[in-house]
Amino acid sequence: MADRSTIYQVAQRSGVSTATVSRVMHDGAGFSPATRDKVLAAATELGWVPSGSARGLASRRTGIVGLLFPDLDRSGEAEQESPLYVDEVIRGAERAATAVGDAVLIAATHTSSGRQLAFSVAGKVDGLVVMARSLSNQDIVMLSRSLPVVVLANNTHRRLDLVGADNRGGTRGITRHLIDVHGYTDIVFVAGPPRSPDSLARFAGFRDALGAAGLAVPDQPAASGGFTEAGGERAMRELLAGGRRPRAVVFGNDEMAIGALTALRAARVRVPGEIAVTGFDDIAVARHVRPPLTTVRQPMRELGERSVRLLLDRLADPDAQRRSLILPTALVQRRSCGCRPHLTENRGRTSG
Amino acid sequence: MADRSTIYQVAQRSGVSTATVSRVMHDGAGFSPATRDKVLAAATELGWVPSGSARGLASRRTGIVGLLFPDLDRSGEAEQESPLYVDEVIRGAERAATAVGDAVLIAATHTSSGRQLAFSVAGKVDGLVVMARSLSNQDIVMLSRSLPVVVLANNTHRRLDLVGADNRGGTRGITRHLIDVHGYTDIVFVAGPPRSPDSLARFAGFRDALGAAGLAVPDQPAASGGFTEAGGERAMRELLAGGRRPRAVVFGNDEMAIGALTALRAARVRVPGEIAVTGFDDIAVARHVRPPLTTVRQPMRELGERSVRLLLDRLADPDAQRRSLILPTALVQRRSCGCRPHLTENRGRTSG
DNA sequence: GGTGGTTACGTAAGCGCTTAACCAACGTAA
DNA sequence: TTACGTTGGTTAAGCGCTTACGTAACCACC
Repeated sequence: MADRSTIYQVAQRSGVSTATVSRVMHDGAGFSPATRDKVLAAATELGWVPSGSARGLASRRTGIVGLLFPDLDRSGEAEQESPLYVDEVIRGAERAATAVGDAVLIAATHTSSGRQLAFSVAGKVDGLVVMARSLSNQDIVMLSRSLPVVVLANNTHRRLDLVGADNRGGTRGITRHLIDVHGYTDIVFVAGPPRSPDSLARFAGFRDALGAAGLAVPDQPAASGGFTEAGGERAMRELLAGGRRPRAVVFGNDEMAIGALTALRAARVRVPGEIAVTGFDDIAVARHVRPPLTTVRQPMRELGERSVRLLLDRLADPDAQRRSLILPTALVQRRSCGCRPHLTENRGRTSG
Repeated sequence: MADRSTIYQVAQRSGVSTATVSRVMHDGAGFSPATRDKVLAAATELGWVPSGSARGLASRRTGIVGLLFPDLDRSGEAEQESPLYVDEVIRGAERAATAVGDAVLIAATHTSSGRQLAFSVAGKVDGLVVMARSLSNQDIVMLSRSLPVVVLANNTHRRLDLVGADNRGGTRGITRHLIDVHGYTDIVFVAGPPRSPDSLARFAGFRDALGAAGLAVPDQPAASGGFTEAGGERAMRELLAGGRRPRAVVFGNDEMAIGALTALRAARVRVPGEIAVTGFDDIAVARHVRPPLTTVRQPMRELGERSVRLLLDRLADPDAQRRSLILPTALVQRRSCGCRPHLTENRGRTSG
């Protein structure tokens, strides 16, 4: 691996100045076709890979957008963001960035060094998408002093661009489904991580539905856990151990609901016969578990895409008005709620 | 959002030179505690985020490793890398990079602009991990002229650092299991994308096992498709339509096998009673499908981790000898092959 | 009181690009 | 003829850091 060659070498080899090389590389105007060919030839012969650092320094634009999310490593502690959710967001972000020729820098703010990492990342990018709970609100504000920041799934900022899903409406809808369609009245909610804005909004939607139906509205979730299978399994066991068996359980997300199915199977409780179960997200596994999981589809990939697009818009026009984007969700009826869809239904068809 | 502040402002505000500021930021030596405090105070007051571009240009190190993978967007065409596999690799890479304070730049080389994107990314990073089929071998070699490249799951390079899983051994093992433990003799292989090195190696392992058992060794896979559910479903339908029903089908990966389960259910063929099915990868869904999928666990996350670590080693010592790392796989016995594990077995226990 | 070593800085030269400003040569119109 | 665009370039000044090198101040030791 030889040293990287530079624009000077390319310029020399093609007999023009570096300015001309630069123009050719940017498809600008102001050079003849012959010159263009010479430059391109020299560049490929030398295997020139223009330095992003130099380019970024000179042009004040790195062509990189950063994505910060909470600990995507699921080994270890329990209180984590659902990895599957994060993966989809990353994919969406990557897609939107690539569409305009940018790349995505990802960093999980695990461990205590997360803050430091975040600042390091901030220096390397044109703008940042920050997922909920990957950084303190204070740090987010601090960073937003020096570069554009879009906040994902965290509605606690009044001055920053925001993207999120309609958690409240989605959970309200699925809860209403349990009440109106199936006639359940004894329904409880199992929350995710305590400070997750997503989880809080979903609980609010749950309360909305109960209230609207004239049922008793609880102050607190019946149980809670990390947004993980293990968390859901444990919460479900606690619920069962608590004696009082609800007729239906609305979980904060799919992974928890899937963990709960494991606990229920172990306890030989039939789903949905004795207890109905629902999730949130519609991750890939949801339609494969037994019974297939009724859930709320959240456009995870689109969340990633929209965040990046919002960021790019902001970059293009720093003075534009702040925007707040709430994406709609969709009820996905499968069997865990008591519905009996067609045989093909577990292949991912939606309704509602 | 004000303009970013610079090292000059920090230097001025704290009454020292930029050299001293730089030293303080790097935890170097050569300054008094009092100076250190002054600098740090000035930096936080200004909300200074050091420019990664300037840093990279001056120090010739960006603190970024790039990860190139094939089209991670699954909408659209059929011939794609399994997204779940990619996600795990990304996660592993992110983890290894973060451990040393680096960040990961990801880019999918979808569409025709992939080449250009790859070169753009190459300019922004210290080194590159290139997954199989994300870039032509020629381009890989070209890039490796100007920066360190580790190749992931593509054993066709003789001069580059390599990381891969033991595809051949893994498939040999699972095929032998079908023969030795279950006594099947009529077994076929369904391949993934035609030019996937992974798929080719797996077919080779399949042939190994048949040969070793004295069975007829096929020249070609019985069918093939993208590494996707849709691909597997279609391939299975073709197989069934073909009239001759094998007793067992070894699929190139889990997603294909899962797609096949759908096709088999639709055709009312019992698994494993009439046809046994196996996969490769052990993705999260594998243990949730019915019947739970017997498969070969591939340490996907570790592949990502190891690739990045190899890259970092190479960065630290450019003249070190080239290394080639083949990670072991493990047979995961579940029910789709005909095994009758304990009730808990579908929670992910392994053996073999 | 000179010599040498250490500590704690400052000075300034780049790193490899972009881009504003300038310019020569060549029509082309008045 | 002169004036004036246009085309196709060049020159050179940064962009915001790092770091080799220089140096002042201080101490230690014969």
